[in-house]
Amino acid sequence: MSALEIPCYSFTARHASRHLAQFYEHMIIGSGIHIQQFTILAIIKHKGPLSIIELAQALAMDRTTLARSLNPIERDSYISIASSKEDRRIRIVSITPKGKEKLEVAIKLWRKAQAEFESRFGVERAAKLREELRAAAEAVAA
Amino acid sequence: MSALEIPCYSFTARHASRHLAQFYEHMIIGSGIHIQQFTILAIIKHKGPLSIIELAQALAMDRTTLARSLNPIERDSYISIASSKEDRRIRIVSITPKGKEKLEVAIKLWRKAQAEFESRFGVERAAKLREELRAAAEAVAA
DNA sequence: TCATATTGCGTGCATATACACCTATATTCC
DNA sequence: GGAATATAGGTGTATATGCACGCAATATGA
Repeated sequence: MSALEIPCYSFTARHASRHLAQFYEHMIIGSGIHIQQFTILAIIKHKGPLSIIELAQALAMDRTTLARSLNPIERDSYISIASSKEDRRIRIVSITPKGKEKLEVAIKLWRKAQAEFESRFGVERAAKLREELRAAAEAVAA
Repeated sequence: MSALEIPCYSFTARHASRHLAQFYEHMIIGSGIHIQQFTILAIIKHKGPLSIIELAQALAMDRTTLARSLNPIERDSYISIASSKEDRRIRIVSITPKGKEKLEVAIKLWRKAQAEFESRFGVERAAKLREELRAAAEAVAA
């Protein structure tokens, strides 16, 4: 039994996720940010300033996981976090000019990674896989 | 743009992996081990005692990641690790009787998780997705 | 108004992930 | 045999992941 024969859907998804992440990491390493950080920056830029919870929902990830992921990109001044004046419990996350610049660089490399994966795997096939991954995540959603 | 519309293949895979892992974790929580630990124990039992590198290859994961993942299950005496007498660099990983008992319990719960996912997602569709995930990981392999 | 419930968020803990670098042992080749 | 090389594996560091728990601020309802 090779690794590829392990029938567990969780293992197979984890395995593919690890390897895809490594592939993307290596492709965008020149930008100086990680693929996960790239995604977070892209969402913040696209959806504008938003709270931790809103951002977590937009990324479909755990609030506490996201909060910790924000630390390095806040440290590097790619985002800024400020308390809301209407509701002082809420912390508003914004992308900085420096973050936008970084994102511009990363997005070029990310596009190459996307194109390279599609080239290797097939455009139609990749789109289909993405749809099925979304559906699978949906199927197990709490 | 909702999270499900992020077109990055790495993000989509990571997203599905996270949610599938959570689904499986909750399903096998009664066994007291994690889904990743379950997979490692299953492989060791199936392939017999083997070195760190062999085990890493069988799981298609990084050697150093695996090494750290072994710590908790060695601490809990589900596996034992001994140096090889032929080559003292090599450390041989074996499953213990306690580990086999734990695996027996976990495998029942894992089967329910597998069946539940297949029930929700479709047996044929799940098998197809698994194949495509394997192919995608293969496509980006170094 | 004030006690209670809800909400937004941070932190402690444990596990997962992998790169860079190191040590120890074994092998190779002269 | 001994130097050079290759191999097995551990560790430091940084990020990722999420559960349990706690705190502070807001909302709610009698």
